[in-house]
Amino acid sequence: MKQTPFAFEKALKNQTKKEILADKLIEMILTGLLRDGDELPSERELAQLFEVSRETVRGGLALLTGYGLLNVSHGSKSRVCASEAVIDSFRNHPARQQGDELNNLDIESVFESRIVVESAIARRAARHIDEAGLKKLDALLEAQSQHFDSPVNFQLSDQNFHHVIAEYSRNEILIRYADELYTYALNIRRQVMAEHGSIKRSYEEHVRIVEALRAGDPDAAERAMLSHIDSVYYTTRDKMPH
Amino acid sequence: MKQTPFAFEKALKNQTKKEILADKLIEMILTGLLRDGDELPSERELAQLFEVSRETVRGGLALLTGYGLLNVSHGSKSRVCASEAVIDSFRNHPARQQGDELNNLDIESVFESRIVVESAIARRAARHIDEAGLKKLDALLEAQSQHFDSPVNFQLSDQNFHHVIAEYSRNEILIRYADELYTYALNIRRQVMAEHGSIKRSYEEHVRIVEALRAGDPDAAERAMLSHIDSVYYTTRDKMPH
DNA sequence: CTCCACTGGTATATATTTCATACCAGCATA
DNA sequence: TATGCTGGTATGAAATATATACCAGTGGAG
Repeated sequence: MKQTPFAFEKALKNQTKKEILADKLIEMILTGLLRDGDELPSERELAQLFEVSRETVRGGLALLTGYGLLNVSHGSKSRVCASEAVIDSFRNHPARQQGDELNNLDIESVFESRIVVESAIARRAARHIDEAGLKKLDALLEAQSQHFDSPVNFQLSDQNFHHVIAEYSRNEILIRYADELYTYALNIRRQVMAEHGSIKRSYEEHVRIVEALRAGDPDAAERAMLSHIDSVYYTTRDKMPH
Repeated sequence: MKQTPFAFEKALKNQTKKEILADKLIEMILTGLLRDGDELPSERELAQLFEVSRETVRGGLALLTGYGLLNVSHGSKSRVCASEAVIDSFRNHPARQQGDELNNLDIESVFESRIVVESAIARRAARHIDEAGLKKLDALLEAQSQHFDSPVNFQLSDQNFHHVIAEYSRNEILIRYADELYTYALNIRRQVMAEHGSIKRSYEEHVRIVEALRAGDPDAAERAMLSHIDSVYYTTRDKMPH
C-alpha cells in the first residue's frame, strides 16, 4: 500500500531566463546603478548583452513593468520608473520572485522575529561581553543622550548600539538575522523616530540593557531587551495608518 | 546625450530541472548519504518526491549514468556505482562553487541559531496548529516510520516535517530562517543521517513533537523541539572529524 | 515452479520557454 | 518630410517538461 502524502513544498524550481534577467535589473535598481528616469538600452541591445533572444528580454521587461519599476512606450526607449516607496517595498522583500508582490512582511512578523532573535542575543551577550564592549556601549549611550533632538543621528547610533550587542553573541548567523530584522523594522517605523518622546524612552531602555549586560546577568539582559523591543513595537504599531 | 557604460556583460544561464536533480543526487553521493551499491528509490517515486515528471527524473539519472555514478538496469532499481576514485575526481574538479559560503559557519553557530528559531516556532505552532496540519504531520510520521532503511526518503520527509511545523508559526520570517538553517545543518550532517540508529531516534522525537502540538501545549512543544535539535546536534558533533 | 507486482524502457501528445526571423507602427531629428 | 532608431507583433522551430499510456525485464510471494 504505497500512497504518497508527500506534498513536497521544497520541489525543484526552475528559474526561467526572463526571471533571471528581471532579477538582475531589479538588483541594479536597488543598488542605485539604475535610477529613476534612466533610459534602458534598447531591447535588441539587451538581447545581445545578455546573449538571449529579444523575446526573452521583452518577457523580463514585462515582469518589471508589472512590478511598476519600468515605463515602456512605443517608439522611445524604456525608462526606469522607481519611486522611493516602490524601491523600499522591494528592498524589504527579497523573497519577491513569486507573483504576490505587495504582500509582505507584516509588522507583527517582523517584531515577533526580532523578539526571538534579540532575546537570544541579549542572553548570549551577557555571558560574553567584556570591558571593551561595555566601553563601546557607554560611548554610544553618551552620544545618544546628546541627540534627543536629532532623529537621524539617534537612529544611526541606535543601529550601532544593537549591532555591538549582537556581535557579543558571538554567533554570525544571529548577528546577520538581527541586522536584517533591524532594517525591516526601520523601514516600517521611519516616521515614528521623528517623535521626541520615543527617542528619550529608547535611550532610557538602552541604559537598562547596558546595566544588565554589565552585571553579566542573562535573564535581566533578556528582560531588558525584550521590554525595549516591545516598547518600540507598540510605539510603531500605534503610529501605523491601520 | 550619449551614455550607457552599462555593466551588463554576463550571459545568463538557465539550469534545467534534470540538472538540478542530478546535482542534488551527486551532492548526496559526495557527502556519503548515498554510498556505493545503494539502491535509489524508483523513478516513479523520485518523480513524486521532487514533484517533477518521470521523464525529467530519467533525464537526471541519465546524466548521473553518463558521469559513471549510477548503474541502471531494466527491471531492477538503479544502484549507486561510485568508486572512491570517481568520487574524488568529482569532489575536486567539477564546477561546485556553491556550498562554500556555508563552510565558514561553524556547527555551533548553526545549531545555536536553530535552537533559538525552532523553539520559537514550536511554541507558536502549538498555538496555531489545526486538524489539517496534524493530519499532514501524521502522514509524514507514517511515511518516516516506513523509511528507517532509506536515508534519502527519510531526509526528504524530515525536511518536509520541519517545514510544515514552521508554517504553523504563521510567521514568514521565522519560516525562512528555519528553512535556511535546516539547509546549513543538513550540509554538515549528511553523513550522520546514513546511520541507522539516528534515523529511528529522529522519528521517535518527531512523534513526541507532534504529541505536544496536538495537545496545544507551547511549553511541551518547545521542550520536545529543543530536545530534538539538541539530539541532532550532539550526534552530528560527535561524528565530525574534529 | 508460476504468477504478478514491481522495476526500467518507450511512445504519444501537449504546454511552456526560448530562439531566430521577419514585418509593422510610433518617435525623434537631420 | 524622410530616415533610422524604438517598441509591438506574428510565425515557425527547437528544447524542455508534463501527462498518459503501454511494453519488457526482475524478483519475490504463494
